[in-house]
Amino acid sequence: MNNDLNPSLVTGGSCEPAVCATCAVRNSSLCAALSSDELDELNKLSRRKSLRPGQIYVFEGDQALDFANVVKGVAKLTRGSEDGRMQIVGLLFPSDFIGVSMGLGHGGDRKPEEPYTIEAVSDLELCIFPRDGFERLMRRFPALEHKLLDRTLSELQVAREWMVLLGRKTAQERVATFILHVADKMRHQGCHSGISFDLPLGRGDIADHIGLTIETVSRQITQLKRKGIIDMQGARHVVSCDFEALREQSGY
Amino acid sequence: MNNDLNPSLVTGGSCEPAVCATCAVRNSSLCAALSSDELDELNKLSRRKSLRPGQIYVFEGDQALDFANVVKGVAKLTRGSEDGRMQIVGLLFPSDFIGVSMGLGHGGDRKPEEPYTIEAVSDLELCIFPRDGFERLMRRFPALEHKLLDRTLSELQVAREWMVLLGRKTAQERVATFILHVADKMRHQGCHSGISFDLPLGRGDIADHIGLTIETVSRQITQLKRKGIIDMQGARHVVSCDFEALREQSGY
DNA sequence: TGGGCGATTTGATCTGGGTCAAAATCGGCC
DNA sequence: GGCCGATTTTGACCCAGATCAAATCGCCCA
Repeated sequence: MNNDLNPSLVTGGSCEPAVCATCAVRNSSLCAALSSDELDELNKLSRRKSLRPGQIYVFEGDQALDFANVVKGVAKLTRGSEDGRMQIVGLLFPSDFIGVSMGLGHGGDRKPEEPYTIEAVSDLELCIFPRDGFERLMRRFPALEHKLLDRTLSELQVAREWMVLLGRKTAQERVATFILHVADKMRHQGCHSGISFDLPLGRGDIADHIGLTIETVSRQITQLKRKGIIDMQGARHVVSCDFEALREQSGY
Repeated sequence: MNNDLNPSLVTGGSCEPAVCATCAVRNSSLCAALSSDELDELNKLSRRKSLRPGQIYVFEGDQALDFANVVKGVAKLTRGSEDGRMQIVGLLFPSDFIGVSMGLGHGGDRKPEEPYTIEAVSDLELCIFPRDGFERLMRRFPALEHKLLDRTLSELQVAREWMVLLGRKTAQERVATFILHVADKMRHQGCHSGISFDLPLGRGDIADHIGLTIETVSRQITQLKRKGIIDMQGARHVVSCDFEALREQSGY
């Protein structure tokens, strides 16, 4: 919680690296599993990378890329087909971990293919680690692997919730659920103490995430506004919303 | 691969427990991570349980139950809502691991709730381990946790494939994909060397798995038969199927 | 302040799959 | 072998959400 550490104090000896001491996700990403000394080792492997909205980090079908932490911004994990259909299978927020979609430990053999495309949705900042170096550290620091397991289990949980949404919910329920999810994410990000927040996705991306079309998403949002359940300024900024009512609309 | 171990040889001293030596999933479940000695420890915690088709192992909302390996049969992982809508979020086959849907390590605090119902689809046999005992062993034998991570990553992969199916595929594509998945599972189970296999689910469960209605599933299967892509005896037994054509119908 | 362009909203119409209903088939089981 | 309830198939019709088309909005920049 205390982000006031003086970087100059922590650059020498075996202390916590300066980049990490001021890193927004030091205590929420996988790195939270590491002591300052261990973090120092990991940091030596790492490099930063920035992407602008719309830039693509990996294409599905590419050789497996490096691992990475999301430090800032939002990215989407997508699968597309030739005829233009597209499904967002996950959103990546700060502290999320990237690069294990195709599993671990492909050391010897030819690297497997990335199953999904990863594209920046807003200004994105990644902290990247080479695969083999990171896997080696994971073997040395079991807490790291343990944290990854935790994280993977909760992503599985989220994916299955989304299966329920995509398989059985109505358009109205889907949109309500989506807004609740975003509000929840934003609250956990600590971005807003109040009730107002920005939708990180445009109508098209929302549609691709909840399995509808742009038009249907738009109409459903209009409905929610008419019913007084949400209030917006512009297309992206939610000024207020009645969580209780939203939950009722969301099909649990 | 050699299942001819004589149980009488392995009951004494620190050797592999007899139940395990003849266990169908000794080398494919999480247990594959353990040596005979380690397995012996785990075995001391375990008990077996059998369920008949339709019997329920856990209800969603129940307190977190024990962990378990599926030894034999098939179970479904479902979420239902009051109005009767139902979504199958996963199928459990022999060697699958049960009990981590709500995460690990809730030692001290009140046990969390199971998010899904688990129900036997065929005659089911489970090998059950108490939560705390198993978690303790996992801490002592990191290979066990590593295997669980592997397994969880591939379940996440499956769940995301299903998100694509539920979000963007047509009825025809869904049914074709489902049949391919089952055929694949059956091949990996080594249940059939040939091209013929049983569907483990009735039309209703298929519908709840791929987000359609019974009637639509039935119509689509009829279509596939008319096109000569599959051939069936009765409603459940697939006699032959043209995998190439199925793959084409499946929307990749 | 106005002009241009992409994103969003709104409207009109169409359709894939849902719903409701009935017939056919399948498995047990005596 | 024949009867019964459950499952599956088939048919007729309907509707939520898709598609196609046309405003309208919001934002950047001059």
